[in-house]
Amino acid sequence: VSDPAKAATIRDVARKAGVSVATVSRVHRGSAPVTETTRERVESAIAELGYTPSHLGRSLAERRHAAIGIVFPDLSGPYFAEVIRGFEAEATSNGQAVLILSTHGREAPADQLRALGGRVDGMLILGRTVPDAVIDELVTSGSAVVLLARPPIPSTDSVQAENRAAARALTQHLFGHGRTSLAFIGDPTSSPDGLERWEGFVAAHRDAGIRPPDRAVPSAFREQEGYQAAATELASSRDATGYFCANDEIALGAYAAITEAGLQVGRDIAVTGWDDVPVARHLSPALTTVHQPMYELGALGARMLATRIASATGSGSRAPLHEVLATQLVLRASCGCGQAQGGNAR
Amino acid sequence: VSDPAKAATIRDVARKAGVSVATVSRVHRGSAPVTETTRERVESAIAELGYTPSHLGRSLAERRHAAIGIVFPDLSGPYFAEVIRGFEAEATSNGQAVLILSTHGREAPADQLRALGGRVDGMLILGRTVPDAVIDELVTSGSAVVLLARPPIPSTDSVQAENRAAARALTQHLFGHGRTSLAFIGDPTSSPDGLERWEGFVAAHRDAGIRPPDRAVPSAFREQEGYQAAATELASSRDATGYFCANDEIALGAYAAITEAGLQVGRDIAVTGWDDVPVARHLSPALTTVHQPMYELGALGARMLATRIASATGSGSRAPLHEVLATQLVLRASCGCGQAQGGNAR
DNA sequence: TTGTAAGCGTTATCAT
DNA sequence: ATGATAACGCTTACAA
Repeated sequence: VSDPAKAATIRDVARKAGVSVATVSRVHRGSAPVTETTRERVESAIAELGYTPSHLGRSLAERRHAAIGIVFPDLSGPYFAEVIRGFEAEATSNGQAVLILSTHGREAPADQLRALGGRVDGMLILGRTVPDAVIDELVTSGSAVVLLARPPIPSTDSVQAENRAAARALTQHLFGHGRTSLAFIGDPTSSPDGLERWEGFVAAHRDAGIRPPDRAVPSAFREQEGYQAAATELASSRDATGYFCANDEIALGAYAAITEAGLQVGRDIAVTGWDDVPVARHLSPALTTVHQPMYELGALGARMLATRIASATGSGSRAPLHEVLATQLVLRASCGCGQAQGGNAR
Repeated sequence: VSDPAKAATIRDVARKAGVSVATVSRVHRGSAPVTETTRERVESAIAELGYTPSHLGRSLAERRHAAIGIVFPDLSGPYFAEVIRGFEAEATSNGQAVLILSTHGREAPADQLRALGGRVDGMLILGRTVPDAVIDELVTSGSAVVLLARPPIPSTDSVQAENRAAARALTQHLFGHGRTSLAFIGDPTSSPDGLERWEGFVAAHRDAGIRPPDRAVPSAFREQEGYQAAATELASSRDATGYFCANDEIALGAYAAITEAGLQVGRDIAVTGWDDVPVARHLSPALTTVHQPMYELGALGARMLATRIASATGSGSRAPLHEVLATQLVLRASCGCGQAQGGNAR
């Protein structure tokens, strides 16, 4: 009471209530039967002292953190924010604290990961933020790990959204508008999602007997980079009449570059995005894109993590689970839909 | 070694190296001189066992968490993502782990805050997510607290961006375009930022001898709500020729409502936003708004927190600091700039 | 039903 | 320079 910064401990409560610390613990967590009268004594002592059990003491004794972490490359743009939102909501409603770690575009140093691993019961790892070797190390060291938007590895769970089939369908849709000379703007090498979208894009070309471009026009998942890439493409000798952008932000940059070049999106050059961020429908022309369930990806990741943590504690661990969530084409105007010709597939 | 999930402890290392745990600790953190030969023995034992000190054990002994938290109402929209981004970057580079807690629009239950308080050395609290009484409780219980985008309280530090003067200037600018009948779309009661913007809006009316609207058209800081509010306003008997929106997302919704009503933003109805989110410049017409340094707010919050934590540990705590960061008008087209008349202030 | 005491994994204070 | 050992705050056998 003298030092306001010093919180009451379980021993203070025990002393005040005239019982042992074990009894206080039992009352506080209802782990074993206690006489009504002692319960009352203890409870009023707890109330008077404003006792809150120390998280550290408890975790140390119980050998668990009641916390989970999420590792992501970057927090700019709506995609990661939405995934984290789902993750946080699910974790919190599950009574778990949430730690975040951004790798700021690069791969996370192994010791940052280890440090996080020492503070949580498990973590959700997004994309290509962590080398496989480090993931294996984490798993063997006892952390539960779930992978998100990443190719699965055998040793643990994963969640992702479908990419290839949707990319193929979207590409076919562009062909249906008579757009057979397409550019892919994005970076298949830096992101597993980007790679799968590129693969679907190429597959559609094969299906249709159309020669795909040799390679993607490289761009990070950001508007500024998309603008640059589109400007480069416009200045090139290639005569692409449609830009398949690896996400909506890149598409947004492409809009700007195309408009600046005095051309019109949807008429002169078709543009498509990916993610279906809120603003997509408000652009003019409205952006054709692919909807993926970002919030749900994060929430499901948290649930799978909870399950894996529980099974790790119990009898031997479950077989790894690999979930793939559905995505959906959202046809608006930027692909050419609603234009004069309005054509349907080849 | 037999159970892969069981990490080596400091005692394992001590045994292997044939020294005491104290010596291992000294070697590991360089806190006291150690003979070269024993250092080597210990270091190789550490390496062989892959020893990493337990965060829990260390925190319990050192009575600190090396972690800070951030409490925010919601993670949708670019504003909070950006603030968190700055906070995380600063904290991580400072060697601190980052815990997040979203209150999901409501006020955070006191026990969630207490739980967070038990896991961190301090926290950044955004807006009106926590009742003042709970903040006081946290401060007295020894947590360092910094307030962000909230009116300061005497007992601790705060950071915010300037609102009133910018809102007044923006309103005056609209008057200069001949827009003297304005609506304020936003909710001054739910957010301190919103309130200050409203106050600046009203002050500009007083300055100009123009009667301000009795009250704001209520809208949460979301596009959907902005759309609804703008639609309501359009359907009303009021004849506002300009909408002062409390943030960019509301403005985005207003764009949609105005366009649907067959009117043209910037010509028929002027619209302004707040925040200067990336998409603002890509709308047509480009959105006139107020730029505020969101990333820097978060980063500065983290720095102030670090300072306050350090001073709490040292000799008696520093006097509370209250920072106000500058904001900046960004005049684009939606206010009427670039239109035929292009007029200047009254 | 309740108490005693042994962990949980560190750091830090004493001795030596 | 090094080793015992007492904290740090809790949970949980094991006894009574």
